[in-house]
Amino acid sequence: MRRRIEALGWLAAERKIDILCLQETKVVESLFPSDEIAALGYPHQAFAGIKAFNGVSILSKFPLLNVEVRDWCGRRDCRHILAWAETGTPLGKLEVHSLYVPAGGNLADPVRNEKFRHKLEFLAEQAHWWTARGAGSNRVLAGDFNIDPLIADVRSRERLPLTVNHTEIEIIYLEHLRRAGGWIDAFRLKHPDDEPSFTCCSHRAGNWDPVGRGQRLDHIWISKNLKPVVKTAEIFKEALGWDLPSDHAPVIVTLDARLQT
DNA sequence: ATGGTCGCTTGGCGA
Repeated sequence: MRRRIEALGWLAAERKIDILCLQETKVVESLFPSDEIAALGYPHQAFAGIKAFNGVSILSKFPLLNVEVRDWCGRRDCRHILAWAETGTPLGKLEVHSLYVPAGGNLADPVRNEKFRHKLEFLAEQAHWWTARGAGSNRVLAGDFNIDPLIADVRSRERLPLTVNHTEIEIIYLEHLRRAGGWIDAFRLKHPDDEPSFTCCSHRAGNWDPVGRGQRLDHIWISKNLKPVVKTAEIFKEALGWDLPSDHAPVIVTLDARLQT
């Protein structure tokens, strides 16, 4: 993320984001660029990182309380951080989670590919945890889930049924997680299921086309009580055209307490 | 169709 501070500033300026959830920050806590990020308007920060890989963060204009870093699959690999954001609005406190699901490697075989096995175990442990936690309100789960749940979330699903991120077993495991937490996909709440929607294109693809290609790997899920207050949900593709872009476009959801009935 | 380019780090891994 240290390579993306400038882009973060443009995003903050153009869209006035209140709470940012980042994944794959690739920076250990002692090197986290707190001062630069505070200068962009995010003095409240929760972050967890290891050297070079993974790493998650929540950046907020609102105070963050009860920051918690959770380990999964017996690994301290910094894929999940949560905190309560005190919004100071009629919405009150939001329980915000930033999640980075393992990518799963190339081969969609949990026996022969340890990375894929880890991905499935991660999703299963998450589902178990959310079930044990029980129903909740004012929850937001945002992250790189590394899965395309719907046909329209990937280009040419029919040509890629055996490819990691699109396989049936991953989608089933993610659906279990979704049900366990009582989550609603905020993006699809505002967009038809068959609308092709992508957040991510590989840097390896050369002259990749962020509009016509890619995958929807990045998601913002909300608890049921927030459903009426979702005002907009979008994939901010403009950011992919900036200098030194991330290979993931920001997903932006706006909540408006005035919509509450 | 099994490459390609990045970022983090300095040889090579993970995406």
